[in-house]
Amino acid sequence: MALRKLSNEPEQVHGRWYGDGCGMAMALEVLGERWSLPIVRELLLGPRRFSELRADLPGISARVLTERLNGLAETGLLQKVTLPSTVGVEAYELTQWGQQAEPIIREMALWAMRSDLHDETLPISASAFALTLPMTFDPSRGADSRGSTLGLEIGQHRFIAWVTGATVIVRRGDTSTQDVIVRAESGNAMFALFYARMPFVAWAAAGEDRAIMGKAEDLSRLIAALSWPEKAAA
Amino acid sequence: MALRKLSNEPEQVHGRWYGDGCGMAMALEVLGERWSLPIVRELLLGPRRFSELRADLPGISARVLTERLNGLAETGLLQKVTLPSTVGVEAYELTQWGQQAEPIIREMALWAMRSDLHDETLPISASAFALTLPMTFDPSRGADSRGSTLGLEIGQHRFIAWVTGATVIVRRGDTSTQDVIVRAESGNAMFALFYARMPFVAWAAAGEDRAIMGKAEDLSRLIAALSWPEKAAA
DNA sequence: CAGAATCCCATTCGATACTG
DNA sequence: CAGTATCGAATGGGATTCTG
Repeated sequence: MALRKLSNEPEQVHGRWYGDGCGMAMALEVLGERWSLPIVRELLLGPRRFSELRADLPGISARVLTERLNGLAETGLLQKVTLPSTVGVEAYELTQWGQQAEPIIREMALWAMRSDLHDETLPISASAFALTLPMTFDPSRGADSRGSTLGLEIGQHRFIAWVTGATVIVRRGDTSTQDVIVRAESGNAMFALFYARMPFVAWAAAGEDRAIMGKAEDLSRLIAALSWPEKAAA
Repeated sequence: MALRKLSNEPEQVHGRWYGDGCGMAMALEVLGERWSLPIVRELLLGPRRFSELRADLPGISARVLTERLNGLAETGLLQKVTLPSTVGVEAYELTQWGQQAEPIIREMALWAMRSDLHDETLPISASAFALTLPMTFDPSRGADSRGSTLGLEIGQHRFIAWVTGATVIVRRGDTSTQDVIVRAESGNAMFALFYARMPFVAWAAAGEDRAIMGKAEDLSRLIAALSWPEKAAA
C-alpha cells in the first residue's frame, strides 16, 4: 500500500494495495474508489447533508454513501460537522486537505471536456455546473466586471460568483443581493445559457422556472469570458 | 454513462456508469479502473513494451494488463505501435490525448505528497521518479544550468532531463552524451539523492551500482531547485 | 431524515497454467 | 516475449428493511 497503516490491519502484502511509492498511487488509494471523487466534488463549494448528497449523486446507494463518507473521514478528507446556522443539522465538510483535491478534479474535468467522447447532454449537478465557471474562465477575454456579483439559483441550490483578478470565485451563499441573478431548474439548463449561449430571452422562455434578474450586461460580460475547451481527441 | 456509446452495447441505465455529465465523471469512466492511471503514468515518458510494463508495475497480472491496454486503446488513450528503432518490436504508446492526462497525474501526485499518509519508502518505479523532477522543480530556486543536460540511469531505464525556462523536460533517451550522468539501481535510490539530499559521496557508497559522472556541480544546482511539497495534512 | 444491517448478485482481480 | 484461458476469492455495490 502507499498509505502508512492507519490502524493495525492485517498485513496485506498483495490484495488491493498498489504498494507503490508514487504519490499518484497513494491518491488512488484514498480517492480511487467508486463515488469518492464525485462526493468530494459535491462538497467543494460547501458542506452538504447526507440526503442532499444522495439527491445530487443519482445512482449512489445509502450504503455506499455511508461507506465512502466514513472512509473519507477516516483518511482525513472530510469531517462531520454541525452547521452553525440551523440548529442541530449535521453535514459533511471537506477538511483543508480535502479542499486541496480541487485541482485533481479540475484537471480531470478539463481533460474530459476536450474529448469527443464527453457527452454534455447527460444530467449535471448544480455543483458540477458551478465548478465549470472557474474552470473555463479565461481572463484574456475581458469580463472585468468591476466587482459585480452573480447569483446562481439552480433548483434549491444557491451560489454566488464573482470575478477577481484572473479567476472566478464560486461559493454557496445567499443570492438575493447580487447584481445579477440567474435562475434555472438544472445544471444543464445553465449550460445552455452559459456555454451553448442561447439568447437570454429565448433561453428564459425555454423552461418553466427560468429567469435573469438584474444587470443582464454583467452576465453577458461573464459569459463572454468563458471558453469551453476545444475538442482535441479522436 | 458519461461516454457517448462507442458501439452498440446493451443499454445499461444503472450498472457501472455514473450517468453524470460532469467531465470528471467521464474521466473516471475512462481512467478510473484499477491500474489504468499507473499504466498511463508508465507511458508518459515514452512507449513501453508489454513485459516492461509488467516489470514496472509490480502486482499487475498479465490478464489485467491486457485488459487495460485493450480498453485504453479502444477509448483512444493509447495505441499499439511498432518501434522504428528495433525491428518488429511492438510497444504501447500514448496518443496525444492520453499524453494530455499528465496534469491529472501530476495533481494527484502533488496532492498526495502533501499528506502525512504518503509513504515515500515504498518502491517507486523509474518513470514515477523521473516524473517527480518536473513536478517539484521550482524555478525561483535558481538552477538555470545554461542548457546543461542530465542523464538518469535507473536500472535498465535511461532518461535525459534538462531545464528550460521555468520547467524541467524529461524524456527517455540516450544518456551517454549528457553533461552529468547519475546512475542508481532504483527510483528510491534516486529519491535519497535528489530529495533526502544525501551527500554525493556517501550516496554513491550506499549502493552497489551507483555513480555520478561528469559535472557534479550541474547536478547540485538542479537538486537545489527541487522542492518536495511540504506536509500539510493531519 | 440519517444511517446500520442484511442479503445477494455481478464483476473484478489475482494466481496459475498454458500457448503461439 | 506476449499474451490467453481458467478458476477461486474478494468485494463492490444495489435493493431492501429496520431503527432511533
